[in-house]
Amino acid sequence: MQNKALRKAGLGIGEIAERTGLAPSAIRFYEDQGLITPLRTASGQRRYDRADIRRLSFIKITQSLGFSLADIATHLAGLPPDRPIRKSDWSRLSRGFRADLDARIAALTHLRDTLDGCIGCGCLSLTSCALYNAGDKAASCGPGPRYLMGDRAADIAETAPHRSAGD
Amino acid sequence: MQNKALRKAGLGIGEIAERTGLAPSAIRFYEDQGLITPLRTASGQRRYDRADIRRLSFIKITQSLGFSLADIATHLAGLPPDRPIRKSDWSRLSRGFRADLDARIAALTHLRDTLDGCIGCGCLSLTSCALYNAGDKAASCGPGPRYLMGDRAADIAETAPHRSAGD
DNA sequence: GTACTTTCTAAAGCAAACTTGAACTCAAGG
DNA sequence: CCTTGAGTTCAAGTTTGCTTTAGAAAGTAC
Repeated sequence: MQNKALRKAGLGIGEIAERTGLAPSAIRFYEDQGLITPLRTASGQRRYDRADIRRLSFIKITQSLGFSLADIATHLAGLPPDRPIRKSDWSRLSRGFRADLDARIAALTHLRDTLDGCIGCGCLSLTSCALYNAGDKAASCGPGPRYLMGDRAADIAETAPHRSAGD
Repeated sequence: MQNKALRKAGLGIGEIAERTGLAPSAIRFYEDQGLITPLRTASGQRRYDRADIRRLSFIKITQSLGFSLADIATHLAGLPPDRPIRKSDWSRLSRGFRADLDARIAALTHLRDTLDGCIGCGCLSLTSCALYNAGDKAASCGPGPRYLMGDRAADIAETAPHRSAGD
């Protein structure tokens, strides 16, 4: 009887959805975005194997770390196309994300510390506030409130605090 | 001649746009969102005063720290409606954001450290990975890959790593 | 007074990451 | 066989944060 799980042909979309905690619609969407490519039955239904649970979980994790699907897709594209994916493959991927993560944490921490300083020193009076410069820099370095203060925006927000890197 | 700046009636939208580094369209949008409410001339043109530069800069800064306009609007709503806004008002506001920021940094750092551990320990093999639990938790605690691993999701990702708090 | 620039409003468009709905097909069970 | 539930595709809707466009009115310059 082997229940619902037809292990001959892999998992159906409902099944893998339940196991990963993702909605079927989300999984189909990921497929559209090239993040995962399941097999199809003769009648066109998607069939996933157990390795895909790991793949989808990895997507969830990295996404929760703040990466865009496009980012993730790029990274996943580095996985070997046909060979079964090993633990070492996932580790290599993780390391890539970690670097990015470090940068984001550093940027955020820097901004927070600057905000700290600003609260203490009262520079919210807008005379020479590093934060204003940071905000300015975040706005793609166009004309900003820069001329109202100093001009040392360059050393702040070199890495964007969120969204994709090329903001 | 006093140039373009008609200081009798305050700044026009083009002027304040230039000074803050924001596009006029963005400023109008902020107005729609209730973040700023300029006066109007008899003919309907917006007039800003110098204090609004600070307000807009503050919006830019907090936004660059990762807060949504809705968040910012809520905070700004705490400012005194009629009385001119003091430095102490801005400081109080900043402190509010700082707490949130601390939480976000802590969450992100925690996730990064966990990722670190996962790279080292090879738990990406999906047997008892805290990160998978974290990802699971992030997906609103529904059925996830949780049963494939342990079940200590509760202590992770208590605070969301990004997006608005109630994710 | 004529030309040029700015501003106005309202509406549409964009990108990300999905969800929802419509209209159907397929597979399993009684 | 027939119903039900799950799956399929494609299109459109949602949210956030704006930009762009269109057409009109107002302000500025000579």
